[in-house]
Amino acid sequence: MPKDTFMNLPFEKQSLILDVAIKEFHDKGYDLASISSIVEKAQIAKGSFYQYFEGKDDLFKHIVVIINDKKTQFAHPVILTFDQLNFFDWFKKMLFATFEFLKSYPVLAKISVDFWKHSSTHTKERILGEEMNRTHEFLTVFIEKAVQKNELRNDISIEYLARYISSQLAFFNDYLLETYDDLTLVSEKNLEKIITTFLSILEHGTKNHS
Amino acid sequence: MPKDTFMNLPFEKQSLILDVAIKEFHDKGYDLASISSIVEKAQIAKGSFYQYFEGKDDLFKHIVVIINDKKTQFAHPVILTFDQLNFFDWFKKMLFATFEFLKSYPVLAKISVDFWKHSSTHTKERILGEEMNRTHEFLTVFIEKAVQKNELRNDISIEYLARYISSQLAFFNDYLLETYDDLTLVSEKNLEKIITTFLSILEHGTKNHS
Amino acid sequence: MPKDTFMNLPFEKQSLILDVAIKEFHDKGYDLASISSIVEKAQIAKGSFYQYFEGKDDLFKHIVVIINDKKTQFAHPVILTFDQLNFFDWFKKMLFATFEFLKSYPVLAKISVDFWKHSSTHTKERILGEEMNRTHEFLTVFIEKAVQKNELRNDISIEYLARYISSQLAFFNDYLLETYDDLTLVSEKNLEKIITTFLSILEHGTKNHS
Amino acid sequence: MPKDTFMNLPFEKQSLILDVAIKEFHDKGYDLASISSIVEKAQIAKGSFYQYFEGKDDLFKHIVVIINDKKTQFAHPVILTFDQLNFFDWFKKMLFATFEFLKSYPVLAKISVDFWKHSSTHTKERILGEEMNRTHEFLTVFIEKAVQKNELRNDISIEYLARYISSQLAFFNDYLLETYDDLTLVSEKNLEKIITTFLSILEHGTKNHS
DNA sequence: TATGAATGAGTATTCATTCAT
DNA sequence: TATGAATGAATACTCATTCAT
Repeated sequence: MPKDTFMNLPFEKQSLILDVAIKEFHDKGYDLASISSIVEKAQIAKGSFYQYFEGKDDLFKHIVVIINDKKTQFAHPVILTFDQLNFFDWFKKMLFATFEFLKSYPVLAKISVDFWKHSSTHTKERILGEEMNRTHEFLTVFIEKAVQKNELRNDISIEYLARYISSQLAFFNDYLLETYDDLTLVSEKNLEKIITTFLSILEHGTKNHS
Repeated sequence: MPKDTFMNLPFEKQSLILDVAIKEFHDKGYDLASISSIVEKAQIAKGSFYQYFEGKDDLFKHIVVIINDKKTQFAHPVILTFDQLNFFDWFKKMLFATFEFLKSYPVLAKISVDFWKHSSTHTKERILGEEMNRTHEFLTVFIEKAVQKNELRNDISIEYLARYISSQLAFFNDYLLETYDDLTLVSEKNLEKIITTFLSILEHGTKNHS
Repeated sequence: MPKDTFMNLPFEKQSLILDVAIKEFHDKGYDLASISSIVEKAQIAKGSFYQYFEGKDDLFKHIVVIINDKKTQFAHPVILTFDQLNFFDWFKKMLFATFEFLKSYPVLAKISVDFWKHSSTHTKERILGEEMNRTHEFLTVFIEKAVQKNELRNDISIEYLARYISSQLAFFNDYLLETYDDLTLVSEKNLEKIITTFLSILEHGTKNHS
Repeated sequence: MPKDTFMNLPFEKQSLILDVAIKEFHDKGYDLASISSIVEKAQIAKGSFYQYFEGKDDLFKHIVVIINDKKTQFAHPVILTFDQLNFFDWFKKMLFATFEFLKSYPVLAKISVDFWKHSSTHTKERILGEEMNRTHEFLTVFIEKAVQKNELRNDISIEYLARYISSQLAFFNDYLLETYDDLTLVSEKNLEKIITTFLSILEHGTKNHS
């Protein structure tokens, strides 16, 4: 939650500051990212920074919120279709949406992934607060429904299923980010193939065969 | 690769220094771990430290090597049985071995997991160098054999399979470390159940059904 | 000496600003009191503050003037009775008036006492200017008269006597402020006893015995 | 309690650092004294300073200890004579000793007085710890004895007497420091006169007349 | 080889004040 | 007159590393 002073800034200045900050967090990770470096690159006075944000935590939190907003933009339309589709068809659409997000905001994706992976639970809670377990909780809800519809195995606890599928989603992220330097170069066909392979394993592993 | 001066130290002094360093990396993570803090706790002179190791990177790298050695101790006997077993039976034994490692060296495990998760690819490469992809490469060999024996699906590239199974192994690590504060308290029966569930998904997802 | 812009402000706004400032100086002392904190709490713009006052010094000086005004309110009626009373009887009334001031404005009293005690002579002079030695000068006049009336020892220089009695007044302040958290709880009887003791020492020490 | 690193420094370097620090605290008071300024003037690296002392508090505390040591040097021989003398004769010797201390270390005296006067009780306790109430407690002991010997009034509580006499001692300090720029210029005769006057008031005010 | 003092750039954050609107 | 964004020097303190002994 940046201060009003930041929100009142001309859009371009906000953008510049955020871009610089995002690059900093991306390059160095949360702990090593430096406010001094950010203000220098953004050409603003140190004092100004502290009139925009409460401090490092506040800035980072704001960026996390932005990331979540972007993600939501891609995921939201797909989420709405859940009731009309089989779980795995729906999940496939989620993967395409995820890909689109990664392609559009690879840097944001990396920040998110890095922070998520590293950082003590303590740090995460301090900075993210309730923002924390969103993805996981949201997935749990849908998985629960899918189990009830007999689309997912019911011999495994929902909690475990949710963790597994979350981890798979993270794997999907990682795989794409590490395999391709520039996701815009991934052809439609190639993407289709990757997703099919991914889903094939997931489906065999988790669908209800009874 | 510590310098000779370190290797020539009496075993107990080496041990002390490494124990202190391991605790530091465990508690604070790579970035925040402090050499000053380590030398103070280990009761050695700052200058001495730099006569033992090139610096922070070097020390950490050495610890990673130690971790890998410990892991290997547990994994080695199992690896030897590969030819006598079905891939999934063999993998099950690997999971038990992994569990034993985690139970015996939870602190080392956490360091490894944390560093692996966090840290830019760039940092990882700088510090780990060739130590980096060991697990992955080693798994690849066995997966390849299993595919040849028609125990694993052959409609998916070996490389992809290896990545998937690596990620699953990491998930297994995580799951155990995050779910249980003290792995010595996990009953034989409970462990069996966790591993069975885990394997069930993996097997359904990846075995050759033809 | 605040600027006209401040004096033209509606009374309530002036009050609010001064109350906040007084609290700040009371809580943190002169050096650590922060303008930023004051303007924030008083809900005025930073720029406005500098249109009301020259700066921190100016604001503090103004508060000192206010404090002196309050003190005078209590002391003035007593001062007028000087000619009708013996010096020590008169001084006793001054002590009661002092007590009433402390009881009514403990916060103002603390600011005054703290600043007076701390702060280099240099700082005091810079900030208080001529406001500085008022109490002392005013006491000197009355002491001089008392010496002429043979009520105070004449074997000690008037200047020294004035300093001594000033210091005793400060001691009286201190004693009350440090001994009691809330002066409104001091009973009439108790107060009488304190003042009597205090005066007894003073009188024995300074009255003309000849 | 400076660290060993400081104590191991050559005497002249220790002296230089302390002199600079003492001057800084003298000129600006505790709150405004700046470590940056000290290290710059003493020509040492910032990092070095923190290898000598824990921080600002630690440095200041050390200086307070030094001050107390110096004071004790002057007071100690006099204290020993207490049993052989009348209270007021003994106190007179204490005043002479006090004067010698002020003359020899006027800067140290000012630091002590300033800190003592200013600073919240909270700050004092944090920094001084048990060093705090020494003077006061020590005086109380002697006053108690003097009351038992019927040399001081017994119609006033010992606690109050101790506070009063403490404050008188502080007044004596102040008077000398503010009246004379250079105490080495005060003649023997003049000093005798000042002390006599001071004692005359004190004695009349507090001695047992019965 | 062992030591530990020296280094100075680095950190996040706060400050009183100015000035364009 | 009122505003509040901009400023940059200031603060205490930590860091990994070097180097003379």
